[in-house]
Amino acid sequence: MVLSYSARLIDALRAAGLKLTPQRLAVVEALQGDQSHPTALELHERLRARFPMMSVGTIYNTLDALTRIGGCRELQMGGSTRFDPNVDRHDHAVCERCGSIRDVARSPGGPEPGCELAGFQVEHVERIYRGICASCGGAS
Amino acid sequence: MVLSYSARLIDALRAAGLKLTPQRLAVVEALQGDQSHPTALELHERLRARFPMMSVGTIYNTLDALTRIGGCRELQMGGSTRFDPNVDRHDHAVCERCGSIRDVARSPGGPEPGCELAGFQVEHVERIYRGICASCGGAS
DNA sequence: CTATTTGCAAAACATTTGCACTTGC
DNA sequence: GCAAGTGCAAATGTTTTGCAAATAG
Repeated sequence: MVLSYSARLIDALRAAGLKLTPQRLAVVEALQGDQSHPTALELHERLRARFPMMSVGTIYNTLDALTRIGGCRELQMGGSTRFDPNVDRHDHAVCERCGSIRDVARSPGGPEPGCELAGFQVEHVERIYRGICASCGGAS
Repeated sequence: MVLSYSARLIDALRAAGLKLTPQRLAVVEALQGDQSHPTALELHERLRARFPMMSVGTIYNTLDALTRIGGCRELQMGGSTRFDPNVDRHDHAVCERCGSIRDVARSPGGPEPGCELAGFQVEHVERIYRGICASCGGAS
């Protein structure tokens, strides 16, 4: 590991001229290695154990800042925004039975960022697979 | 044209044993040929001109029913659900400047419904292209 | 010291629900 | 006639906002 997620994000926050508040550091630490694609409110719940006075507003504010500096990605899923600390090129598989969201490798083929679709300049590509995950399908 | 959108949906509603209320017919008619991907509230606003007593609940209820019988597709975009009367295989290009959503043909390549991704059974594939649309990019 | 950031509580939306009334079939 | 559907208003859930107090740099 060249640089941990936290270390990289702390540098990015500093580079953007943002303050390293304990709340922000706590959000960064909570996000680190989290594959569950949590919502802002789930993170709030989780962090309230250690920081009882942390407000939801701050969570939203921090996640917004992290998204802007490239520290995480927003996913619009089922009426609420979920956050993904994995900003590398990948897609998502959403189970229609249990609701779980799993990262999957981007399959080759199809338009990628930088290309043009009938005058539309593509900057980001998002692919969502809806179906039945291994645990739900296997047990059926 | 073999059968208009409205005619097809009216048949589908009947086939599903659902009642053909004036409200439902109005929603079907409003959706017909609409490429703007409206939200439920936008449709409510639009329909209130002709049906002043139509309630939001009914719009949500009807759009839900239409989605279930394959009359439209739901799109989760920017905090609210948008509805697309085009249920044929296609993708969406979302302009990050003006927010417009345009249908685009599905480019070949990549996983399609029916295939399997590491144990995940794919039933639907959704691709979203974010970037700058022709009008916003051309005028820059 | 001071511009940012925070906590809190209220506001703003989007969507769902409960229930009495209405209506398509 | 009756189950399904409707209007309305209240409840729910998510995210934003306004502002005084706190604090990182």
